Amino acid sequence: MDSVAVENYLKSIWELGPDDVATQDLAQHLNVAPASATKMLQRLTARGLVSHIPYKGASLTPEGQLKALSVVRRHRLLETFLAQTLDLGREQLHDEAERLEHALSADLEDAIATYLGNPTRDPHGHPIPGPDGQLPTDTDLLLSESPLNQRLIISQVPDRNPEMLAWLERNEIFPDTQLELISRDSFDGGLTANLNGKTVQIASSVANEVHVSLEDDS
Amino acid sequence: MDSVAVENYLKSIWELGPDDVATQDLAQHLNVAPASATKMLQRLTARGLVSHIPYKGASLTPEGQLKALSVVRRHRLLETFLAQTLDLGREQLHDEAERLEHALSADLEDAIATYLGNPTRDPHGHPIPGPDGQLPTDTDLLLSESPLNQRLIISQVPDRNPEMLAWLERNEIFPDTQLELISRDSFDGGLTANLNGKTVQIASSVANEVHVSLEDDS
DNA sequence: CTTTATTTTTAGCCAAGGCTAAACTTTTTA
DNA sequence: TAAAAAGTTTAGCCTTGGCTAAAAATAAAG
Repeated sequence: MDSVAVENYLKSIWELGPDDVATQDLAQHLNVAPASATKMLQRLTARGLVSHIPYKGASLTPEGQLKALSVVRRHRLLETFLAQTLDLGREQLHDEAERLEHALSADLEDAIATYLGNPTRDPHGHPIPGPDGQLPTDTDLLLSESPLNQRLIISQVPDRNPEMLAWLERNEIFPDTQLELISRDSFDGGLTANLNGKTVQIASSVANEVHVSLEDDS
Repeated sequence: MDSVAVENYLKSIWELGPDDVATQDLAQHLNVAPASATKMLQRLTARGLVSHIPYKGASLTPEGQLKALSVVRRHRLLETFLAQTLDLGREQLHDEAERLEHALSADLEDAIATYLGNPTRDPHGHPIPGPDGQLPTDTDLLLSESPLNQRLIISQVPDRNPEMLAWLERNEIFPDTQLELISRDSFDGGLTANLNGKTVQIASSVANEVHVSLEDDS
């Protein structure tokens, strides 16, 4: 069994990838000192889960990626399960799943997946990897790169940014919300959108974290 | 935050208590070497959670007991929650809760308790400590010490013995089952009972793990 | 193209929680 | 009550996963 620390490193490398991940970025993402990250990368490389080229960066081996996706799967299943049974705030879901994901047995993972009907998206709209690490091909666009004057459907919102999530919540922007872009500020990338009749200003920092689809892929 | 190891030591001491717990018993219960247990008992004593008298045994301080009961509460709430939502086998519940109990935040604990309507018993019939460690006064009797020829109601079955649990399950002995003792073997303590019209032989090893109540305390 | 700044790694330290082997108590037995 | 057995603790070692400070490599700036 992999330790909590190992699982978190693998997950972080996956989240920051798929390009080579810089030691500093990884360390920051995990709230550890860069030297700690270096040491762990060496251990993970020795175990064949990571390929780390000194001074260049680190990436997951196929085996490492499988394990990372397993953690992501557990995380997203848990978010979905908790959301469905307990209705907690969207922001809380992430933190709780973050802790529980490391304590979920394969059996319980299966039981939860079955109970939920093998969902392919979590409450934030993020795709849930299959039991063997398959990720559905994702045709979503970033809101910041979406065309104007066209019906868009929110497909994914971030899950690790409480402030942004709260703002989105306040403006009723979550998966399945419909909207249409009206204009894009060519200077800072800010967007003006029409959302249920209301006009909303969306900062580019937000638009870079929100995904949309053109079609209703239910 | 206490580590998983610390929480497990405290819980084990509570389960083996309230008398002084022998180092060896504790070590065996936790599957560690006796020397490891000694070292941990010293650490816990230094932290004020345990009072350990060398060569005599260890017991929980009030603070340690509070923490132990908090773990027990989380464990039993989780068993109840999982039983209610996922219907897993009774035997599986224990193992899953054993892992998850250490990853449950206070918030999620509250949410689960509220969702379940603040239950006072888990699916095995074990009392669930309150948020401040209160345990309901328990008037249950051991089946091995119960009177003959009287209507008894199963109140508690063990949760950490898969074989015994399977046997009980097969004979339809679980919380709320009614039965009546017909005779007790004076030599080995074995019991003959009447259960839904059927006659069952109950070994004393089993009768020592099963609790019953005389009245229906619903 | 050299100097400075940034990033990364190495070296050495620490605490937690395991282990085994040896020493020491306590209990049991002869 | 002395010797043997059983239980407990101490001593010393190991791995994991952190840390800081110093050294080394890479990137940026002059």
